[in-house]
Amino acid sequence: MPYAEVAVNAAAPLRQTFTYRIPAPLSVVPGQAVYVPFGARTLQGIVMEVTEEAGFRAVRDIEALIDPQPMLSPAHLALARLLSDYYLAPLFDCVSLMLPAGFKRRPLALLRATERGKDVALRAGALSHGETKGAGALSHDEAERAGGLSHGETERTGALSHGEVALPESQRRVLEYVLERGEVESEELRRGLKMRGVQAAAGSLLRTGLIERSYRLARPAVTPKVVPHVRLLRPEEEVRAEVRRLRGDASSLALRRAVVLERLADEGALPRARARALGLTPAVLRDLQAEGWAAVEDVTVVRDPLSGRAYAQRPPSALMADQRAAVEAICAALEVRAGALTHGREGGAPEAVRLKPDPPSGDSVFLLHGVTGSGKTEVYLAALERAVTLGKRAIVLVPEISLTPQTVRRFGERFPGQVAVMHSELPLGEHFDMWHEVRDGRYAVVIGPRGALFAPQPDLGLVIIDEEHEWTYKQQEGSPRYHARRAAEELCQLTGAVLVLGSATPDVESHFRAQDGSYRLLELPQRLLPADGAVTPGPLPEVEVVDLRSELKAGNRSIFSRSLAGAVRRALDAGEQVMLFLNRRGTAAFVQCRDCGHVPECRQCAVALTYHLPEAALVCHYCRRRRPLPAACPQCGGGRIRQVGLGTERVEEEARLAFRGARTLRWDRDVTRGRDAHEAILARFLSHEADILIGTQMIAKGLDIPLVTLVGVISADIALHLPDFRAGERAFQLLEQVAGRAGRGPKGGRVIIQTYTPDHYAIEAAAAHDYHALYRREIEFRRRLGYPPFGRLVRLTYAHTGAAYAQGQAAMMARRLKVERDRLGLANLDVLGPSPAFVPRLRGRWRWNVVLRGNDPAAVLRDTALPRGWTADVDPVSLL
DNA sequence: AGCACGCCGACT
DNA sequence: GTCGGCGTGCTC
Repeated sequence: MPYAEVAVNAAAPLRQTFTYRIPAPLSVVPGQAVYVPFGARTLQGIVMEVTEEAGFRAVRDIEALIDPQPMLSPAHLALARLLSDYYLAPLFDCVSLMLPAGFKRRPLALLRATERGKDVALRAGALSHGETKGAGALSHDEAERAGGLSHGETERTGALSHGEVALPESQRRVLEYVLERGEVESEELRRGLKMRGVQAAAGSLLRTGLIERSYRLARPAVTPKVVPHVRLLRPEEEVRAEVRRLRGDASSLALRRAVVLERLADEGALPRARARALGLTPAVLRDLQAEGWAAVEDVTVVRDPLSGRAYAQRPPSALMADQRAAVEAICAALEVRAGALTHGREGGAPEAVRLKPDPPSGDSVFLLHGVTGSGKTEVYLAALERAVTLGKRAIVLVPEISLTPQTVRRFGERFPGQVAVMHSELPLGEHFDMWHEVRDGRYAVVIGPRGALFAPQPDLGLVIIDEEHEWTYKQQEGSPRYHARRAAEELCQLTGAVLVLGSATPDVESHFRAQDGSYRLLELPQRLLPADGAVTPGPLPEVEVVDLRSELKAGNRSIFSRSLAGAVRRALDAGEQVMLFLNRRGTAAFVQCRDCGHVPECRQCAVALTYHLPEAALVCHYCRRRRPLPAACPQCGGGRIRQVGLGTERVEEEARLAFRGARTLRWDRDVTRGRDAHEAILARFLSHEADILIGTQMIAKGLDIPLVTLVGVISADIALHLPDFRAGERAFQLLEQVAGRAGRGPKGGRVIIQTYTPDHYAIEAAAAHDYHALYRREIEFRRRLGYPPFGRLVRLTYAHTGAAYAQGQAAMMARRLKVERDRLGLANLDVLGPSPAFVPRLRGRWRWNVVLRGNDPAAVLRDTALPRGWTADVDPVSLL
């Protein structure tokens, strides 16, 4: 007797599967989407596994298949399980990552009046407005069962008639509303009747049998797009002859027929709308159909985000020695992997058996550390080419698709017509269609942000993660809170694909793995610059660090130091372009001494203290330690400890004042609303419509603008002192990336970093372009405090409307976890907190964090469901 | 999520 | 007493 283990779309935090019997007529395989009964409702589910035994007694039957074709491959099913376990996330959420957009359908509850309900309403005169007598009257007996012996003035509107008691006003209104509409969705009832206790009133009516409830799933949010086409039914020869015959005819009707038929002979089929534009009137069409020339039929069309964007093929450029070595290493791994799989196939091994090739992962995960401008993309392209030659397909992840149009373009140019773009911000229809096209093997390469990792790409041979250190690869809200790098490691392990992680400033954790042998390190230490149509090695831009403390002392109150202002003027005079970079968190909440640059930090957690306004106190939000804002700087005794912060508008304003005549362009969230806004701004700057580009992190990513010879960092301090243990690493990455924007053309380039803390190790490392110096500092600090990669973190957050209750629950959780830890004898587990979240109150709910730190901090949580109100973030990218 | 159930405080 | 608000447990 076959059973199915099903991941159910119950919108509940369920990490387990539910067992259903597979009824005889159904043929069910893993990966299929099914309808299953769940409580009173029917829900969608994905079959994770088919078994012969049920571990549960009262199993129910699968109701039906949603689609005969499986939605998920065995590798994706396995990946979903892994993600659910690792990230403590609901199984269906993990499965959802791999489904086409709009697959999920919300269950709806529909309310309808029963015969008795109608009868009662009629007797009560519920439908006749203005009727005062006996509104909602029903027999004493009925009222009793309805719990309708009402209390309170408002509920007693119905006058009593003989032996009858009023139906409470709230119930009367609900009954009336339902009756008027015949059938009402409970959400609509809530919106339509804006009163308290709708739910309760409906509940009472249900219990007394005056209304009844049924369930249905909401309509699918997307369906395939079908367009009526006119299609030829007769052979082309015959049609062409007819066209010639018609052309001899002088009548306009015949001519119109000829035009349409000729076009049909050329193309076989035409969208009806286009045929109409060519002169196919309904009358002519009717005739053509009647005479058997053509028929109208629905054709499913593909909605493609790249349609209308033709990329001209561009040949590969010659590779330098470092690049060639990297390509060769990756290609060797590709060939080993492809060979292993081919071998497996010869044996006729089924899909499931091919799942775990299980080689040492170190052989097939590469960390490509290449300085900015070292030609990482050419390495990716060459590796992709080889993968394609081997009959494999690939997935390329980029940090944020709209910020990396130049990267997408380069892939499109090398593989014209073979690149699919997939991301969650696509219109639903486009995502849906691309999902199906990709599943059918239409594209060699899928490119997109983190979610594109789960594209149903068959024969996956290569996954590339560009700028692997970027935080956007970690899903930070919603569920599951996965990191695409971690998920990609698992996916590649499961499918036998090769993984390439590329960055100019690798994540400290990734570099650590390359050191300990889990990854293979490939280095491109040379920057390549274009010269006479070829590329030659060139220098990294020279970096100057400006000490803002001395600017202030010299009486310069402008946001531009004398050095930066001079450099901007020189660049503008030479007809070159400038980029000014500003950190996004314009309202960062730390304080800094304007005289010596000192930033108060928590001694225990090594993070900047956060300034809290109401009580004007400095708080460490890791450990909750707080102290008053010092009046004098603890380091230099100066009296000017100030909050830090500055916005892009302000910088633009100042730039216009300081550099009269310069054309400025702002690039931030405010000016990039709407589709293609990013590309539009980029195009304007590229064509030199502006001299100075002012922006936030957005301008740090992957832009290649040859005329830019100067990059100015207005203030590096905000990045340095975010209250997070990764702040130093993060600041270095940002500075290096921003610096990489300068001097990508033949004229070379220069970077000026303004800061109050010029001797911070991250600044010094960035100024020297010395990744290894940064790495050594970071790794030592993390080893000392047990932060990743030496320990792992889980952040638990509790949210509740009651401030005290929330704090109490968080404290209780921390206590319970400590007890549990001691009971299990887990020596290596720190329970930190509870501490208030960085945003202590969000959407009316107070939030508290408990942080776990250790070898496997998720272990204490893995076997039990988190209590309601708690969310877990495994490997949080920041503890904010 | 949705639903039933059970516990406490407010009203009759 | 009874209602309802809210916390809790369950859904194959």
